[in-house]
Amino acid sequence: MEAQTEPQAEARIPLSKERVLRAAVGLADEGGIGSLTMRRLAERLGSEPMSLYYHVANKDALLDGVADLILGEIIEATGKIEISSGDWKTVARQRILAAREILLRHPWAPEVIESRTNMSTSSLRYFDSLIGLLLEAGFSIDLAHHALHALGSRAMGFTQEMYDDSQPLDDEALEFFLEQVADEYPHITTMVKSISHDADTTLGWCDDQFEFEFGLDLILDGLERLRGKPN
Amino acid sequence: MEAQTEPQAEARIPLSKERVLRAAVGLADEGGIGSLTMRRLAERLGSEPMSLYYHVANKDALLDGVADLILGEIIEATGKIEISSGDWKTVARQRILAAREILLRHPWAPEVIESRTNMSTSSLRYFDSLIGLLLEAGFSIDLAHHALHALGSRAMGFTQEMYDDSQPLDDEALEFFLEQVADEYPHITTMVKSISHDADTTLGWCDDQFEFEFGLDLILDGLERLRGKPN
DNA sequence: ACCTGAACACCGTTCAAGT
DNA sequence: ACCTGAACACCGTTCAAGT
Repeated sequence: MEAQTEPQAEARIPLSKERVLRAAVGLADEGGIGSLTMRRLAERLGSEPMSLYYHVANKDALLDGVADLILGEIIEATGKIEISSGDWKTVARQRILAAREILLRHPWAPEVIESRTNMSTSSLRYFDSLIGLLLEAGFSIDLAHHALHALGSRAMGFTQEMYDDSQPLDDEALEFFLEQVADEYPHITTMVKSISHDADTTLGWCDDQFEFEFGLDLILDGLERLRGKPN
Repeated sequence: MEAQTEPQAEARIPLSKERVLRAAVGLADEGGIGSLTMRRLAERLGSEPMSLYYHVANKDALLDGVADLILGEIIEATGKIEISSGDWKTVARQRILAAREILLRHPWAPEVIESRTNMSTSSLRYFDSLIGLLLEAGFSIDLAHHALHALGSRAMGFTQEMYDDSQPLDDEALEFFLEQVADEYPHITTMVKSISHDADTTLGWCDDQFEFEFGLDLILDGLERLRGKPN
């Protein structure tokens, strides 16, 4: 009924699955997925590693929960975009870009989501609503199915980039391409040269947002063309 | 000059970067990427963990080397498909499907390739040749650049599947969808029901090869349509 | 019901040494 | 030039116990 006589009897918030998962997201947001360990998570929560195992079966289940939590954010954001607000393509586009916005705030999340072998209830809900949108727009079940595969992770707002363009391609790297290996990779050299001539390269090599939308529209337009065809 | 008098003086093959990398691939092929550890790798090579570090800077460098080795296989296979053998689309298609065939033999490889932040010389070579194909077909440099982003990992023959369909969707899971959650995920239920009615579901839920080609063609056709346009 | 301490079987890697 | 042994700083997790 009364605080102990212990020196610093901080109001000790008890653990809970919710609290554990939220702390895990926080840890990953700050230091990347590599910094999310059971031991560090416990430390952040002011408890002991083994205490986590009461709320979460093991690390794999922790990651399941974390993925589900992020997908929950996505569902909340995309749920607001109603089917009534336009043709299927603009609605799908808006939803996918909304999902992307959330994932941009959790750069480690795509990797975690991808690594889950079992679909969480959140991802089932997300895909169910996307399928509903397509069927309502007149897609055959088969075409809707192919559409999901064709979109792949893009349906949830992310792509796996094959090249790291996070830093602006400094002069050293540029020099490297233009002089050192121009004859070994002539076409890449041409491309790099061309891109670096374009406006603000200070932002980084490529405009990821533009490229994401370009690829997304390519697929959505292709699907629109197949919709209604006899199949 | 002569074998030692030691009991079992097996012809001791000396380590080399080549041998280390090949053994690493073998280990991953057999037990997945999780089973590739420095310690197990050393054991397989009949030497000690620390011996590996003479041939490879650290585990990250090992993975770089492994990715490069697989990409080398891909270059060898795709190099045979000449530009002269058809229009750009069929050539690109053939090359990409050839790359895919190799990756199907190393299911762990996409993840490793994706995780490399620095492009290996092999991937530079692969993309250089792909860009060359596009430019020669009349793509503008910008469109070729967008094409690479739109294809993403598909350019090297893989996609990241969002749902694990490796097992054939057993009766239990089917039952689950058809009865338990039909009203919670109505559209997924419809789709699953439809797919499970189709021919040989014994092969697994989805036909990955078909879906890969469907998505690939969607993108290639879209690019073909943009090619030649004023942009 | 909720949390913990000690211990185990693993990791990758440093460092100083052996041939 | 090539390899090694001992040791360190980390992991996730089992198990038996505490409140």
